[in-house]
Amino acid sequence: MPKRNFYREHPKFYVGIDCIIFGFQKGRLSLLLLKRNFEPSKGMWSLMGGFVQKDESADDAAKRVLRELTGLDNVYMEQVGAFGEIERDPGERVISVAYYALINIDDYDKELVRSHNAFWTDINELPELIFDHQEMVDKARNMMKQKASVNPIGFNLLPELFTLTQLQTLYEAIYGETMDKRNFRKRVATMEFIENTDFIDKTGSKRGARLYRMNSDIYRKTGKFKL
Amino acid sequence: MPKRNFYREHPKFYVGIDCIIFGFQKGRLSLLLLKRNFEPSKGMWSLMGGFVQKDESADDAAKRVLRELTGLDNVYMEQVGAFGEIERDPGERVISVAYYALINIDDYDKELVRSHNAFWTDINELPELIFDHQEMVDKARNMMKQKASVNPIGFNLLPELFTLTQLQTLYEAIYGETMDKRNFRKRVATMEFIENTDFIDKTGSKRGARLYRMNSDIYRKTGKFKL
DNA sequence: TCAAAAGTGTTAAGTTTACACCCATGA
DNA sequence: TCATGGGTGTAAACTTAACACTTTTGA
Repeated sequence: MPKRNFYREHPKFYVGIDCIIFGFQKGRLSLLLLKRNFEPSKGMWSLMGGFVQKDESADDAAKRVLRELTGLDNVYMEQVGAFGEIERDPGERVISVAYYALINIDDYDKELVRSHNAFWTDINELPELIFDHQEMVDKARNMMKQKASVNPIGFNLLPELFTLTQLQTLYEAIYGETMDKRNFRKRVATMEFIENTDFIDKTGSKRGARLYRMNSDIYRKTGKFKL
Repeated sequence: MPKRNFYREHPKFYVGIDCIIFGFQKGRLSLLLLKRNFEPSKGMWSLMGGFVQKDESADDAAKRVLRELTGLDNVYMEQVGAFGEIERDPGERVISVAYYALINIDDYDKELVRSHNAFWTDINELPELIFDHQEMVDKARNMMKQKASVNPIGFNLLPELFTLTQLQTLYEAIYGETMDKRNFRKRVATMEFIENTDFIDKTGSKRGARLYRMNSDIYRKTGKFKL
């Protein structure tokens, strides 16, 4: 279809992308943040970002930006929303769309991350962030918490095989509160799609802990999730 | 701060605004839709829309667009999200930010609405909408339902004084399911910020029904809401 | 042999659901 | 006087929360 300039009286804007990248490591929820080595605000901490290009949707731009940093494809991502304050970026007007991503922390391109000057930071001990990035993080964290309570998205933060203690520690980090071990395991036991395997993890204890796996096929058919 | 064109290698886009406007009337949840009398897609049904301008934030643009149609200010609005598919508007590339609004259906500028060729449509009997507007409506409806279950935003759809039957009918329309009258009233009774008044509404029945009011001050102090 | 994490059931409290009849009034 | 919507309580089912000890094994 030929372009007809229906809207030519209206202004155009840069459309940015910002990624809140969640990881889970040593029992703690972390974000992958970068120390900017370019202007504006060079030297400060920020989310990984980029700009929407002509040949890609906003969602695709977010996937690309995440891939540029981590080398990962096929990552669980959700849009957080558009951030459109006039002065949110003091350099130029940019309307930014934020996304959050859940990645398995064993499983990304460490060299790429290093070359971007990016580091994992405990979500409860974040440095000061540029622009409105803290606001994006807060909104993303709330959305993620809400979604994770009712959809099994948390498994994206774990290795394929995990112990129940790891799963519980993850949910404790997401909710920011501790849970009762027996009640937690009782709930897990009702969910058929959290299957046990014959493998034992010996790294976390002398006795060893049974490894479990999330079975998405069973979830799709029968799944009610609530943790 | 002087503009320095840090980002000049990146493309710019029109940024649209689309409003999902909820109203409640005769026991039914409705949307205010317009029949487009301009290109593209002239003659089809769409959401009320507009474009972000240079001197306004996205949120302010949404308020303006809503005001242009309804004459209303200070309306409860929430962002639904950014819609950024390349071909979502077949005329030109537009990245659109959708918002939903909850308005009291007695309380808007009918003349303005008529002049925009806009009409209330039962949310369960929507006509075919242009572009990705149905997707926006679906997402807005889910977000609104979720939010309304846990925050007293529904009162924005009612007159200041309302009967418990009106309140229940509203929530039944939001959830798309009927509720038990006694259980509903029991729950309302636990919420101190839903206060009864000395007024009686005689329009809905011969006997008359007590009118209630939402007290936001009490809600802010003590409020737990769940319907 | 002991420290450290894994694993395992029961009971009480609280919440949710189901359910049916009388009341007040205007037409 | 009767049709219409307004208003009211109780008991059973279910869900959630609290709680402590035994097992295994490597160091």
